[in-house]
Amino acid sequence: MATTIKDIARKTGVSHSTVSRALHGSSLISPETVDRIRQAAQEMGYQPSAAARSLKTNRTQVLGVILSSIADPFFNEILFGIEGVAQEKGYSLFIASSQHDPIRERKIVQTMMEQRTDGVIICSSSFSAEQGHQLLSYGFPVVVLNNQSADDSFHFSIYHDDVDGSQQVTRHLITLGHRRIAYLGNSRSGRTTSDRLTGFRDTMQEAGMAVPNEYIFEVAGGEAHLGYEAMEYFRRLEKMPTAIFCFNDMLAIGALNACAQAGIRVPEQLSIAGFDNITYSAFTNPTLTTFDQPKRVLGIEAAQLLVDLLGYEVGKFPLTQTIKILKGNLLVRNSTAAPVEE
Amino acid sequence: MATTIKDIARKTGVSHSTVSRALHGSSLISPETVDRIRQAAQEMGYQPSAAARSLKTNRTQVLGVILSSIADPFFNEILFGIEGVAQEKGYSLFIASSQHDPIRERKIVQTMMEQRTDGVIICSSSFSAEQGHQLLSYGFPVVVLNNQSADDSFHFSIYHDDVDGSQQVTRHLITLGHRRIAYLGNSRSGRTTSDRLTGFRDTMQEAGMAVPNEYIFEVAGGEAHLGYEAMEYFRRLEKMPTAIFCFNDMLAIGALNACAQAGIRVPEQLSIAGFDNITYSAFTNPTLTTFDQPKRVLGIEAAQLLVDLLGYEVGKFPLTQTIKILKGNLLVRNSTAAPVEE
DNA sequence: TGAAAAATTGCACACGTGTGCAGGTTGTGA
DNA sequence: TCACAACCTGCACACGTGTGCAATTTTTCA
Repeated sequence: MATTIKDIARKTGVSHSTVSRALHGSSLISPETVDRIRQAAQEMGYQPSAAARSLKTNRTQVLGVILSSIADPFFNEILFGIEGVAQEKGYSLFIASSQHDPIRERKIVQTMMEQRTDGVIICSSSFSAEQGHQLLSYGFPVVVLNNQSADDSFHFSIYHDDVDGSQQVTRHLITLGHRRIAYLGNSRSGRTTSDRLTGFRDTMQEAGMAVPNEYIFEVAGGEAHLGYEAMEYFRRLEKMPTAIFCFNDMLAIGALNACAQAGIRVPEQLSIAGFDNITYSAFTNPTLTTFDQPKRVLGIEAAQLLVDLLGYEVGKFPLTQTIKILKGNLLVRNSTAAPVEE
Repeated sequence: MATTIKDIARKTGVSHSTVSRALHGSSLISPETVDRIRQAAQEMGYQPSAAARSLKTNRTQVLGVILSSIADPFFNEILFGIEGVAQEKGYSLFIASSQHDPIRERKIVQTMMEQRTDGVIICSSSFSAEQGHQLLSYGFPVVVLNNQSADDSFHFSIYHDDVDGSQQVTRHLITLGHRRIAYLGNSRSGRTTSDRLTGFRDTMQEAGMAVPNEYIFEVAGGEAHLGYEAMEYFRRLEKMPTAIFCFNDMLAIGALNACAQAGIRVPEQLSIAGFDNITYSAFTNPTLTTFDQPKRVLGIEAAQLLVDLLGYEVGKFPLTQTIKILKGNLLVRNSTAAPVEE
């Protein structure tokens, strides 16, 4: 058994209350006693029990983080940002991934509730609104990162401005001289893909360029092999686009692979742009033009917002909705170039 | 405040002990009472307090996981394996990453101790033995995954057989007909890099092939840019190798990039092999020959071993050291081929 | 019908920590 | 020397849950 304040009390000949106060630096206890107790605690290797403390204080100093996938590099960078802030502010992380599985989601929410996490950050692209509301109704401060549902019942959100990013990418392609630009979307992603599509469509319209229906293609996910397969679709069109704007980098990477295999030269014959700027995108061949979504900053802002909320009295959050929208930067690399003259 | 068993007791007109027993399905309580209480608990949205329970039971049902980097895809796949087992066995995860920072390591160990984690899995390549021993001395069951120190004071370990993997890669290159094979190592990684070097050296020797000193090159890390820079070194040698065996995939990817830029055709002019089989290695151009370290299985085995240990009485683990060594598979892709005749 | 056995429930304490309040000790000034 | 203040410390209870044991009620059997 681990040593407790009672053990220390016995050894130093005081009551456990005195020990508790001494270790907290209460001004009620004389400096000498404090020293004596502190030293004894040190010697005995005392470590306070988080369980006992939180039972009393009603605070756990733990933040729950819900991800859709723990193996996804995109979420890991966000996690990195969250962890930094948490560490700094004295919070630990309770992490669980839903793997898009409703049963796991249920379990996760239950675990968070049982653990009495001080707050929860949801970064799961597919986390059901129902489970989220469950948390809200139990009084958990919840911050949602890149919320995918149209639902605005979550008062505290951090977003990346996907419309803006998409506009920048599209403008880049237009500026290069492209007129036949296609969009490869991910039907599994809710708001994100529609925002990116909106940005694309609006910019094209502003530029007075038509987007034929067959240039909008959606696949059911964001993995590389889907991007690969999508290329087969685009190649079969009677008029192939000269540029493809992909929902995310993994799709773009798959498309790049398909091009390499089919002998389509990128960017000479076809320009390809991704989105998100995952680590790999800097090492593709050619290196991938993409949009740098500030993943780490998103994590930092979400954690910061949650920690701020925890500063308020329990249940007395400010009523005002706080929604922060972050912008990223276009990253022009080597997979996009001016189209060749026909 | 969340509802407690006392609230339920008040509502159903029984004592809190009865509620506690009813919710645990104790045979002492009559079926009707159990039903009544269960229903009330349901209605009131009761969620037991993990803190209070673990205070009493001395079990938290939480496993601590220590990683060196939370943003590293390699560790994330391991984590994926760990999470699966944990979920299944009713454990949650407390995750912290040391970021190779001794101060953070200290904090992490302290947090694990305060949280009274039931056990700890260390997957940090650089986690100091000192901190690990700290955990051991507090009686924590500790399972170390791919332990980097020569230290054998950790009784429970899961290893990947790096020597075997390295031998397989080397044999593959030799079988292809290569005679001038170089090894690109990572000096920051302890046992792993030396094991891989050993496997390489032994196999070369068996095949009766000399390895000149300048063909063993080490860089201080495993990031892509270091692989890129290492290529400059190899290119400057008066006799360039015909194949390079890289410590890990990211170094190999960097090397591939350097080749693409320098106009060195892979695999025609130079074969490159990686190690680990991270997701991205399937999408490089050319696709990377590598060794598939069973990361997920490593995680699964580590978690399984730890959970098994927890089945024993507190402090009464089997004295026998348990070390499990897992083997992976060679993955031949397109970055390796027979060398051209000179 | 009565007594013993079985079934059901409550009392009281424990886990480790925090804290209001009362009690005790020391020092100060007249 | 006494009264009072300032300073320390301990008592006792609380947080939410689990459990041995005693108490109470119901059932069983002769």
